[in-house]
Amino acid sequence: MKLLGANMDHAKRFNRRVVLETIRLQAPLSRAEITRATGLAPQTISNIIAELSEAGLVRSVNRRSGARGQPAVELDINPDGGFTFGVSFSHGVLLVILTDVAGGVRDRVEIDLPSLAPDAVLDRIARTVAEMLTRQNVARSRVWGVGLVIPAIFQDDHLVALGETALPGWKDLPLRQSLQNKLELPVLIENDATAAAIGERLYGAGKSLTDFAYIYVGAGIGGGLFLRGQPYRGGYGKSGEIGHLVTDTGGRPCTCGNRGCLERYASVSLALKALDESHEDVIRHDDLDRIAAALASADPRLLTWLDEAAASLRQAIVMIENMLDPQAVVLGGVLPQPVLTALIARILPLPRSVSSNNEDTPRIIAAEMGPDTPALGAATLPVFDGMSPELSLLFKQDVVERI
Amino acid sequence: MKLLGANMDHAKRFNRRVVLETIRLQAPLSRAEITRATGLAPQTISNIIAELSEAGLVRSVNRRSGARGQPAVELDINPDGGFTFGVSFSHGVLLVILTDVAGGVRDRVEIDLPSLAPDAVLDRIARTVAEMLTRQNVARSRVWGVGLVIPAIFQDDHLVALGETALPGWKDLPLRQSLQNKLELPVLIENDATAAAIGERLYGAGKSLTDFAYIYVGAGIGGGLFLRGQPYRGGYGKSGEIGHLVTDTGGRPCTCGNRGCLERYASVSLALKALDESHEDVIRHDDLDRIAAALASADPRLLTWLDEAAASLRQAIVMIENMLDPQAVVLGGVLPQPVLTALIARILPLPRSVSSNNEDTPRIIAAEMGPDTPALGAATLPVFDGMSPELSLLFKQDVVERI
DNA sequence: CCGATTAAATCACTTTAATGGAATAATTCG
DNA sequence: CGAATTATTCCATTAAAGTGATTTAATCGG
Repeated sequence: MKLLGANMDHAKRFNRRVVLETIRLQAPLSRAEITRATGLAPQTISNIIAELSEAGLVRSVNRRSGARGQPAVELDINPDGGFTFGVSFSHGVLLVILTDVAGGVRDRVEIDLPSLAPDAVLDRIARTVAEMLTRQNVARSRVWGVGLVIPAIFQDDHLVALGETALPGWKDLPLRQSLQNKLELPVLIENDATAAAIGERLYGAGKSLTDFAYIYVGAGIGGGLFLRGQPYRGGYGKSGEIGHLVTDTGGRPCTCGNRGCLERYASVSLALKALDESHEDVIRHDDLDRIAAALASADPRLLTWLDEAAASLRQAIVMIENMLDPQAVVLGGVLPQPVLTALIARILPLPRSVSSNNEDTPRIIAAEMGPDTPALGAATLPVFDGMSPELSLLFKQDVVERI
Repeated sequence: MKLLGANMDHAKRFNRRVVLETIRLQAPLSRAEITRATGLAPQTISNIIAELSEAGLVRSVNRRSGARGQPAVELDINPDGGFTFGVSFSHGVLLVILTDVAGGVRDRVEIDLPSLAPDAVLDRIARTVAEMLTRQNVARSRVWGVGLVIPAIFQDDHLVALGETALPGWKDLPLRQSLQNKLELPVLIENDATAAAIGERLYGAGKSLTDFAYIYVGAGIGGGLFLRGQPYRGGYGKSGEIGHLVTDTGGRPCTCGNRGCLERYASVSLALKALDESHEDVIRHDDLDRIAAALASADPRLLTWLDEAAASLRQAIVMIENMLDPQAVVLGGVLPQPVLTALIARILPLPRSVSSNNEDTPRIIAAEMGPDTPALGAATLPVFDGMSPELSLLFKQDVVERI
C-alpha cells in the first residue's frame, strides 16, 4: 500500500486542470475571475492561461465592457483544441461519434454489426475511425483518445461477467490494449452507466453536481456514481451494480441468484418484451422509437411496464439516497426523452429519505444526453481524463500531458 | 462552486501527512523505507522527519541490524506527541476516554447521566475533561481536540432528525460550537457509525482498507462509508443511513415511513426487547452483558433475534456490495465480541454479488474495537483530522498545523 | 582482522512553480 | 479630461522538492 507524496510538478499539472475545469464549467470567464475562483495569484493565472492558449486549449472570445476598469478578456475552451471518439457497441449495433473537447458532435456513424467476433468488431471500429478522420480532415495527432463503452463490467482491462454470461469470445480479452494497438490512439474503456455519468457531469444534468448517482436504464439497469467530483468505481472497479438492488424481497428470480432485483422490473429489454413477446435481447434505434410510439398511443402494455419500473426505481432511489445522500439522482440511459419524463412522473412522489429536506436540488433529475448516451459518454472519457483535476493526479505517474 | 488550486504550501502540508500516515500504518519504518513508499526524494524525507521529530510527533526507536550497509534508524509515532478525548453520549450514558495519538487509552470515565438537558451534559463533559487532564498530568495545550459522538445525523454543526424524533432540546442546538466554547479545545462531532469507521481505519480492522462500509449495530443501525481512503459523508453530510435499506419489502413498518427497513430487524434495541419486553430504549453496559449471557446460555429469544438480524443484514450487505464494490464490509457497533462473531456466522454464506470473486479480503470483517466503540471512534476524530493526508487538504484554508 | 561492498543518511547546491509588489493598460464616472 | 477602478503584466523573491556527491556504519569475504 503506497501513499505517494506531492511535488511541484504534480501541483503544476493539477493547477492547469483546475483552471481548465473552471473555464469549462463557467465559461466565458476572465483571468481575474479565474483568480478569484481558484484562489491562485493573478500572476499564476496569467502564466497558466498563456500556456493553455499556446497549447490551443483555451481561446479569447471578446472583451467585456460596461463596467469600470480595464475590460476583462473573456476566455473559453477552444473547441478545436482536441478531438475524441466515442464508441459504443451493444447488442449488435456499433455507434461511433467524433466530438471536439468542447463537447460538440462533429460526426456520427451507426453500423449494424451482427457478427459478434471481437476481432471483426475491433477492426471495424478502427476502419470507421480512420474514415471519419479523413472525412473531417482531423489529424490523428490531434485526437486525445477513444472512449469505448460496452454494457459489461470491467476489471483492469478485462471484461468480467456478473449474472448473465458475457458475449462469447469477449470474456478475458485484453480489450483496451487490443483496440489501442489497432488504432494507435489511447483507448479508455468504461461501462455504460459510468460513462454516461461522466458525460452528464461534463456537459449535461450533472454540470453543477459533485455528488450524484446515475441510474442507467438500458438493456439492463446500471449505475454510475460520481462522488466528490470524481467517478467512483469501488474498491475493485465494479461499483454501481444497482440493477441488483433488491426492490421486491422474494420477487422475480434474477440471473444473479437473488430474487426481486431492480433489473427484473425496470429494464428496456422488459419494456420491449412487454410490447412483443418474441423480442430478442437486442436494442436498435427503431426499438426505442416503438417504445416512444407506444407511450404516445398510451399502449396499456407499456403503461404496465412503466408502473412496475417506476415502483421498483422508487424503492431503489430511496435506498441510494439513504446510503449515499447524493445531491441528486440522475435518471437516464437509452430511453427517449418523453418516456423518461413519463417514467419520472410515475416515480414521484418519492417516500421519505435523508434527501427529503434538500432544497437546493430536486431529488430526481432527467439525464440530458438521450439515446446516443453510451457513445456520447464514451467520447467524454478522454476529455475527462485529460482535463479533470482529479486530486490523485498529484501523484499519478502515467499522465499524458496536453499542455 | 469553487475549485481551488494548489501551491507549495499545500503540498508541504500534504507531504507531512503522507509521511505521518505512512509511519502510522507501517511502523517501525526507516527513512529509506519511507522514501520508497512515498516516492519522495531521500533528502526530502530527511527534512520532513527532522521537522516531525522536532515537533515530537515521531521518534526513533532503534537501529536495525543484520543487513549490510549503514543500519537503518527505525521510526514510529511518538505516543506522547499529543492527546485526544473521545466522548460518547447515548441513551443516558456518558463515556469519556483520553487517548494518545498512537491510539493508546490513557484514561476512561463512564457516568450515568439521566438528565438529558443539553447544558447539563455539556457542563459535565467539560468538568470530566478537566479532571482527567489533571489526573493524567496532561497540559491542555497538548490536546489536539475532543471528538464527540452522538447517535444522530448532523448537518454542519446541527443535529437533524430522520424518523424518530430527536432528544428534546438537542435539535437545532449548535452543539460543536457550544462544547468548544466550554472546553476551549477544538471539538469535532460525528455520528456513531462514521466515527467507528474512522476508528477502525486508524487502529482496527480497516487499517489496510481504503474502501469499506462499516455497519454499526447499536440502538439503531448506522452506516459509515470509507471511500478512497476518506470518510464519505455524502452531498449534504448525511450519508450512511443504511438502517433504512429495505430488506423486506412490505415488511415491518418503520418510523421513516417505509416498510421493511433493516433497522426494524437487526438493532440491539430489538435484541433487548426480545429478552425483556419492557425494556426501554436505553443501552447500558450491563444490557450488553445480558445479551452476551443470553448467547452463552443459547437463549432461544436471542437466537431468534440473531437469525432475523442475520437475514436482514445479509440482504443489506449484498446491496451495499453491489452498489459500492467495497474491499470489505466491516460489521461492528456495541455488540460484545462473541455476539458479533455469532451474528457474522449466521450471516454467512453470503449470496452472489460483485464481491463474490474478491480473493484479497473476506467479504465481512468483524470490527475490533468492541463496546467502547463510540467513544474510541470519537477519540480518533482529532487524530484523523490532524494526521490524515486528505487530498483536499491541498486547498483547505483552516487547517490547524501540528508540525 | 581488514579492505571491499553495501545501504542509509546527510551536505551543499540547483530547480521551478507560485507569489508579491510595482507598473501599466483600458475602461467608466463625474 | 482627470480621477477612479479594474485587469493584466513585469520583475524579482520565496520556499519546497530534487540532485549528486559525500559521509557514516554496518556486513562480507578472504
